[in-house]
Amino acid sequence: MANTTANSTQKECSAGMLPIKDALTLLSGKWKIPIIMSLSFGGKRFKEITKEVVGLSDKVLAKELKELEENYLISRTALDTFPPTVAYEITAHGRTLEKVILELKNWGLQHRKMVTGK
Amino acid sequence: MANTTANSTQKECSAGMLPIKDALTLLSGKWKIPIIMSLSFGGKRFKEITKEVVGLSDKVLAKELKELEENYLISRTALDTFPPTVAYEITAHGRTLEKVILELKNWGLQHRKMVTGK
DNA sequence: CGGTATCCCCATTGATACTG
DNA sequence: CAGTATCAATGGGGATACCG
Repeated sequence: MANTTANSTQKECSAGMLPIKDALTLLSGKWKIPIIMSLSFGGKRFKEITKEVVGLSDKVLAKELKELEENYLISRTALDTFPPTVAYEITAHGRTLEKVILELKNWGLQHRKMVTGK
Repeated sequence: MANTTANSTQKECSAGMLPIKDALTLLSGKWKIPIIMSLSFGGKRFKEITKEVVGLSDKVLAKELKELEENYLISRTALDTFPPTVAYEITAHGRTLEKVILELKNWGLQHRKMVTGK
């Protein structure tokens, strides 16, 4: 039962941590947010994403897109053309990330000012 | 001005990405935000953090604390006692992360509902 | 207690080649 | 074009031991 020590901390922390761990597990890493941002300006094809997100390889992009799709953040639509055309778009759920990304951006700006000595 | 083409996308994207990349580079990974959250409830000692943040090893904690300190997010105070006592605290700048963390938490909750089928 | 040093492993990445 | 297959290399993380 109760932890008698410095424990409301313990409790509140583990309780509050869950959704944050979820979010972190999914979004952490160098590429997912850049990919989502790239798509948030408009749907794109595979190759277009690799061009916009500098340093991102085909293999990694394929893996990231798969994870993002499995998590309902983007949609994938393959057209039966030749050569193949595949359109990636952000979903409504993906758009709910915009607030998070905005906060991240604001904080990044603030942090940069702090580090560079204002 | 009508940037109706994909060019504006390119420009806006790389411009807006910078602070986000900064933030991501610093905060990405499994541990930094959990550590900051743990400290946001009150200053703690090394061992106390390892107890609160489940799964975090000594080696990794030492590395993470170093990075957080270098980025002015936490402060480290060593007391000259035996056995040694070291107090870690969140800084004012570290507290500016609270909004980001809150958004992350809200989003994590929302995402979990979505994935578990509401 | 608060770490560092060392070894070791395996997961992620890069490079390259290939296919529908 | 939109990926997959394969191989090799790198390094981050666990386990353990040790030190001030």
